[in-house]
Amino acid sequence: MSPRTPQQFREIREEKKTLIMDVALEHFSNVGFHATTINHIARHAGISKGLMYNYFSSKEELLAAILDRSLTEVYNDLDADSDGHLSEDEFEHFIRKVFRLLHEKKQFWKLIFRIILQPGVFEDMFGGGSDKLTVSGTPMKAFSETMMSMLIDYFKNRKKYPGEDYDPMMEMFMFLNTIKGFSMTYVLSDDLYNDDYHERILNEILKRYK
Amino acid sequence: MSPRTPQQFREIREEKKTLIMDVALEHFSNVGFHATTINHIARHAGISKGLMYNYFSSKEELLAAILDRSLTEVYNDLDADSDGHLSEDEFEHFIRKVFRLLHEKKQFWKLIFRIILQPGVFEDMFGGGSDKLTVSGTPMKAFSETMMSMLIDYFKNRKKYPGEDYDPMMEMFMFLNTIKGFSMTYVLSDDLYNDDYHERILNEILKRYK
Amino acid sequence: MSPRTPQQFREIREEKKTLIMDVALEHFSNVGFHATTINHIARHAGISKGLMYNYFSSKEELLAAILDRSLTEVYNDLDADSDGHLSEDEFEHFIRKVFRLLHEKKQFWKLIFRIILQPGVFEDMFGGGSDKLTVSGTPMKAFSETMMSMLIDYFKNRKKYPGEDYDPMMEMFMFLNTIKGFSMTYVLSDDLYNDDYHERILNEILKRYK
Amino acid sequence: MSPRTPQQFREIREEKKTLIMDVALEHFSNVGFHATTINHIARHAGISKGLMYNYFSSKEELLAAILDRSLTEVYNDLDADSDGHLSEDEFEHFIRKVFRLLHEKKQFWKLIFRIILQPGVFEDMFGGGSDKLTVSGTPMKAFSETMMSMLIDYFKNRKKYPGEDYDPMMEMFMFLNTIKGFSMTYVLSDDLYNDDYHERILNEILKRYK
DNA sequence: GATGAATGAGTATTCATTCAT
DNA sequence: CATGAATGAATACTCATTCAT
Repeated sequence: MSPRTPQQFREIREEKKTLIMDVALEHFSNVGFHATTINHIARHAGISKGLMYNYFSSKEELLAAILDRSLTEVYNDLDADSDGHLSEDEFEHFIRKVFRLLHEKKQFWKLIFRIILQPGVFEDMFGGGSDKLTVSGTPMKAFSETMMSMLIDYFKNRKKYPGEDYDPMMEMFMFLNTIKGFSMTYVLSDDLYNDDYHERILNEILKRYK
Repeated sequence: MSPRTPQQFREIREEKKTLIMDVALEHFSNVGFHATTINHIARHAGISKGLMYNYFSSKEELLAAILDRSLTEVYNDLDADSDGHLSEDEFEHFIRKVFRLLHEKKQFWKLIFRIILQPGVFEDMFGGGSDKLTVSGTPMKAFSETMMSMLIDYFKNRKKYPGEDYDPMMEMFMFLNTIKGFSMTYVLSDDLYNDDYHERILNEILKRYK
Repeated sequence: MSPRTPQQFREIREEKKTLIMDVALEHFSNVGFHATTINHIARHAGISKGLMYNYFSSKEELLAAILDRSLTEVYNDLDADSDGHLSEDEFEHFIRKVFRLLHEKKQFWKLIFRIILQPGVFEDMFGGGSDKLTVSGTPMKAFSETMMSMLIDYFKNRKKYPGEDYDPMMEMFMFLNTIKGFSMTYVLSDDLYNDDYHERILNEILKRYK
Repeated sequence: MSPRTPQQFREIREEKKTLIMDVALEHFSNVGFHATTINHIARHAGISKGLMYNYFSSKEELLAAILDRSLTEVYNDLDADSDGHLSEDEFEHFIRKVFRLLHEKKQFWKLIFRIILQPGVFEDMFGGGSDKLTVSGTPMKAFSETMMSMLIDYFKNRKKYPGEDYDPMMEMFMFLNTIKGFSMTYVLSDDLYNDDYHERILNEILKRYK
């Protein structure tokens, strides 16, 4: 009965936004960005279409918000001690995290892969150096470069495989693409891999790149 | 005055079909399947919308035709001696072919990756074990399995890295996903990699998996 | 400023639905189902094409809605005391009703005849025993059979024309087809018959079948 | 090998025209005028689309030709002695003919009913006093009026039912509409009536109107 | 006479977005 | 804050008809 405080309003707003984003992520991942209609999202979120636009100014902005939120979660989870340097333990930790997140947030990763490969969505939105794809505000690109630097640095200092023509940058490149290839295979396979297999692959990657 | 012969008609049809498929592949790859309109295709092919439907009964059938044609080209190109066995030389040959095709048919590979990841296109068309995705009649799946068998066989018999817990199947899996990850990176990067870099990566993969 | 109540929304919906159905009936009757375009209906109803689809999911559903509504009106009008039995007075009443409805809802009857005879509309929609053609939920067929039973019953018990080979079912059949033939003639004639002639025919039928 | 004579050419033309009309009647009757495509007709007649237009200048002209041909057959069949007068025997003969034709040319009658009731076909083509609907060149209307005159004349002179308020014109009207109603019922019913029932109805009509 | 490639105007339907209430 | 009616531009697809050969 008593009027809501500004604080309460803010909380309600946040809850609604979260609800909408959750529903939208679910649909975007499974049905695709284009095939998901605002009507569907609104209906499944139990709100009106108009209200959706009260929170997000467009369908694309909604997508951007989802990506930002999810990438932030990932980033926060990955950036363990934020000292910019990876010890061997941290590297293993990093890989384990990737595998865990792949499993736990399969939905989100599916979306990411789809968005990245879907022109007219990713490129129109995030291409051309527009830096709309952010991680808590930081452009994705910067995060990406930081990660690559850390990995090059790691591979420079690790002891294993110090062959003559050993190239840390190439090692990083192979490592990332192996991860990328596996991630895609994993994310797109519907229950193809059981947990045991997932674990074995993780160990194989550790064996090769740790 | 004299009417065209059936042969002439057949030639006209073939030429126009090829033209349409070329234009469509270009657009599907760059703009995406959904974002590509029949109007666009027709306009760029210099024909009317109606004519498109004289050759392909729907937009999806057009896509299927393009995929079949392209996969046939790829398959014919990859299936060197068709003895089902890979020697070390053949393995190198195989990898070199993959890299060459990646370069020569970048457009097509871009399309393939995008289609695979775009729900409501690949899945609706080719999902559910419908085996509509064929290579000159042979279902894609069969080709895929043959390739995997050959690779497992190869890794079983090769001499390098015969570590204690060496698992040919895992080796095959790592190899394929590395290729997959790299392919994706390569195909989606607009001129990121020059020919020299492409070559260096090829050699790196040879070094690790040959 | 205050939002519309659900009640208001419902009223708006009902009004618009009625408007669209009225306009569509008019056009379907005069121009035919196929020849009537959604554009025409929308333009004449003063609304946008899109709105039509907000109320009816397809052109065919619009037709079904019109038929259901109209048949319900007719049925409610015809089913006088619903005791399933026709006295002589009721029989006369029945015929008079048919003639009156023919006159008052000429538009609708024209549509009915046209739909029934137009393959690919009636048959696709209502054929195959799908019972989509309903009168307030009751399948048309049931109503039709009830009516025929009542008429046979009536002709069994009436006193006139009790010739030797008198067959109530045949009498019913002759009666219905006479009505049918006349209805078709009446409905398709643009102002051919004035009210006086209409009345004379009614009396003639009464003379023969009452 | 020898060049065809003009006579042979004419015969070939006639045969092709007949073939096309037969195929078209079949499709128009079963699928409807709008739903029947020129492509269908051409393919089923084993000719090209272009050739169709060599014989008939439009789809509507093809329909007009079919109707003219069929009505001529009916007319020739009905007009027994062409003295413009019906004796009792001739009247019975007439009714029997109607019933026989209904049975033998059910396909055609189905088309006729559908065409008559399908606006945008009949009306656009034949409405507005354009008299495009002909019987061997004679406008349909004239034939129709002749028939009605003959019937009125017949009912004037017949002996049965000479009640006080006997009106030959009304009798004719009742007779024609009974025939019309029954024809519609018969033509639209798929095998509802067996030959025996058909015969019984014929006798009933004779009993009432002869 | 005969062919079928080519056209283009027309059709139903979808959906992100706006806005009065 | 909240609603859902209303819009309109866009899209895939159809088909009678033309015409070069």
